Amino acid sequence: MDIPSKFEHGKAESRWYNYWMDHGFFKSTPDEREPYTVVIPPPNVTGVLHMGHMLNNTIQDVLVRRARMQDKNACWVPGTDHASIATEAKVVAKLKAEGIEKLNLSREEFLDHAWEWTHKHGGIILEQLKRLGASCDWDRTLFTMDEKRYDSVIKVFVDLFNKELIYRGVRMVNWDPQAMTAVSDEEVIYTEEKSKLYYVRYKIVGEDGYVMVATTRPETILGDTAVCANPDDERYKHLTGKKVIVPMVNREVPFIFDSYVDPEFGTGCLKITPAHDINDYEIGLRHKLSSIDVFNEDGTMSTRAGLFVGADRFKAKELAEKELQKSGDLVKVEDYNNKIGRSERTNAVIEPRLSLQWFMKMKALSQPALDAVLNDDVHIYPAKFKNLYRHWMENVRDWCISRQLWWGHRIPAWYFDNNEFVVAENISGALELARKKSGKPTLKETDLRQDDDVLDTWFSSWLWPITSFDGINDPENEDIKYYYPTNDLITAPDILFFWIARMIIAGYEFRGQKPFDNVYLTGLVRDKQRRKMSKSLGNSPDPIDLIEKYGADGVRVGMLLCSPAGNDVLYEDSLPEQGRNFANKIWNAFRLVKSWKVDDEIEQPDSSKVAVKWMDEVMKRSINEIDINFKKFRISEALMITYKLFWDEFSGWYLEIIKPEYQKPIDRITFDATVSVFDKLLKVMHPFMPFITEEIWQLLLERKDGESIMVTRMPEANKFNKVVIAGFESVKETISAIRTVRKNKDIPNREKLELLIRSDKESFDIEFLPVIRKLCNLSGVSFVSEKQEGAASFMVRTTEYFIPFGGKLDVEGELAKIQEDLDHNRGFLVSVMKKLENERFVQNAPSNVLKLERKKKSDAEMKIKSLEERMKELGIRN
RNA sequence: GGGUUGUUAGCUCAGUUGGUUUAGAGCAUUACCUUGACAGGGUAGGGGUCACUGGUUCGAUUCCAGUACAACCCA
Repeated sequence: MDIPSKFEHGKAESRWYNYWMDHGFFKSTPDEREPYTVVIPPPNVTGVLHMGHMLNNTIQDVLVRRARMQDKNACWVPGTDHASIATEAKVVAKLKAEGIEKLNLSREEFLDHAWEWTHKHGGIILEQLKRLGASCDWDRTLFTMDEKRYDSVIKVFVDLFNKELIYRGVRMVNWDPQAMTAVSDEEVIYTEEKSKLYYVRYKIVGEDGYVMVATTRPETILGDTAVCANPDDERYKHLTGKKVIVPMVNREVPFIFDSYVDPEFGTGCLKITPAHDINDYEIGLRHKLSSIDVFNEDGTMSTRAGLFVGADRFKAKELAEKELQKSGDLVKVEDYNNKIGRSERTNAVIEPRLSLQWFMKMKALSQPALDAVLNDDVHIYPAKFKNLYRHWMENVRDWCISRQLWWGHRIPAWYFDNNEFVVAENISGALELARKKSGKPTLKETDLRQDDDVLDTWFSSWLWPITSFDGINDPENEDIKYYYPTNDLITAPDILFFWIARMIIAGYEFRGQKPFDNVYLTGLVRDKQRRKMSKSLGNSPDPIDLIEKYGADGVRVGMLLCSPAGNDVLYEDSLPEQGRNFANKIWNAFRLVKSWKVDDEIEQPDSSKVAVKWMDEVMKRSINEIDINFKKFRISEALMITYKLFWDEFSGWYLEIIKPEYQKPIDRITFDATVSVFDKLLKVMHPFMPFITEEIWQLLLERKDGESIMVTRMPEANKFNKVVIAGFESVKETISAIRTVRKNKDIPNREKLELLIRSDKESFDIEFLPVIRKLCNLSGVSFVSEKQEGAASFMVRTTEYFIPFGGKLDVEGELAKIQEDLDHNRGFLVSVMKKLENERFVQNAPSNVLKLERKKKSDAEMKIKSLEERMKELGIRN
């Protein structure tokens, strides 16, 4: 068989993915096995795969494939999110480009466009996940707005309303003037931006004087209904009971006192605009101030402003500045760094605004979810996020769930008469309630008007682990009973509050159970300079390009190698490159094994015999470590152990030992053992690198159609023999030392060497000697009791070795090396002696520590003694 | 402004229930090695007073406090 020297990932990937799909290996239905369930964090339906998805879905696939090979009934449910505001914004933009304004469309017409867009772009991202190797049960693919999910959301809304956990009210909300909708607190991103602080004077009524106010928003002066100072501020005490005149509009407003005002900030005097600032709003409530909304929904000045009507709020700021300058009321302007809130979706500056919205009461609902995390019913990895979670949950505020959008789950409230409303799952239910409530049995459906708003996107995704198995509509169905609670949730920490916390809340509220056992938070993918990956920076590579260049396995390994739990991944191309190189290494090891001719007649060499024995133990040890790391969600670490197991132990040591001489055959026993070890290694590597492991596994032995590595059993952790491993470690040191001698003395590898060991044959462990002989190309090994003249020497542990060689000894070089070694050991001895000579140490230290220190001492002394002898010998001969 | 976490080799990170041969890995780097699995490879090296200052202790990189810097969350 002619095997190419490089692994060709392209063909293998599509071939094996199709094979897995054709054989239904990803499918899951309830059975008697233990379930292992993961629900995907649903990506935006019209989105495309980015690096964050790659990381997060690679981890999910690793966990799912591993669980499947551990004979669990693994079920990974895929799906997409309708992404209310994001998708609507895209559709609006697309229509605008075609010359269509949303305002000119009916709700139905707009939704037709939105669905068309969704069908056109929807699901691309799921196809991309397949390229990565994701082993989702695609037959279960969901959408947050498909029929069952839609019905579930409506049911939940009605249920919470009936429990009086959802209410409608006028509150200060975060208003996005671009999308013209309210957004939740979590959707506002605050950043420091340069702005200006304006000092404006307000005339005191009935006096000649003025008070000075510092504000960042002169355009909202038009909505001022008071001026306020701290009650303890002596500077303003004389203004008690006075009134001041608001510039530009010349309105008389009261001067009030409230402890909210910080006397240190600005002039210590604050203008109060209850309609446009959350703190002013609260002060307004306390002091029963009226409130004047000077903005329209789109951020332009309203008729109530009285001035600049129709001007955009930013234009109005300039106009106000000019106007104040003209009247002389603008005293000075300072540069100022201000925290500005922007909408997560549109990046528009958020306007605090009073409006009538739907809210959910969070306090009582969130208690079980808080407890669950604090007492570890739900584990969060890494644990540092527990504090963050607690802090948020303890300070949770009511959730604004209504959005002034069309794309989403329409709020199931119907209005009739004068702003009376009822909440029901559908219009006929609503009609019944409305007739009862109004006492008018003649009310018709046409008398009812459904609320125009839709629900926040997260109001559907917070139900995801339940609705993935239709547990709201049909709470007793087989799937939900079997798969729920799910096992692991893998996602990024930036949606801890948006999503994770709320899912836990919903889990307890609607199933009386947590939604998952473990939450594993990945880091964010950044570039090498720690900048977030973003389209505008152009620093985000296209994952599909990477898969084509480095192979899916290479990209998966690259993502995982550098993503310790909770730490950000600093992406650079060298990562998938390392992954690809690893795949190539595996491929070439396979080529080597496959190239051997097996001869049943020849005997197994001793070196191979011990190599097989050692390799078995190393395998067991590594599988143990991998197990432990997976249990702690230390996936990078588990991969690194796997990587070193294959590259160093198997390829670097084992294969080198058993490799037959060029073009000579290998014995049957060693060959079979090697194929068996290789088979196990492939299984261990499969969750990380599904494609190449399947390809090689299929070629390693004859396989029948329908067989696949992905449905074999993962090798299990076992006890291992530490003595064998330790023995071989010292052999590695010896071999290294001999190689160093060769290098220093310029002795070519082909030239055979003789090794002399200064030891009794009886007390020396000779088991691994054949390995040393083979790897170092030795002509013979013998034991001596005396120092050897004309030989290079080295020490491993406390044993001295000699290699006689023809050349002249580099006495000075040798002396220098010994001196260095000696210094090190003497220094070490001093540090040990310091401890042992300290009476209090000897008295207080535990006995095992003491014993160890004594052993360190005697070892070091022995080593020093032989080094000194060696030095003397060299000195004499000099 | 409040809070959380971190600071260990050039980079990214492990680790130390306080003593485990005077700190480990991967990558990068240096020197050497190409007919014979793999140069996307091999061999052998170099590289760190474990951020700083105090404290507790027989003993601190590890525990405590403070300082500096960084990141994140909240307002």
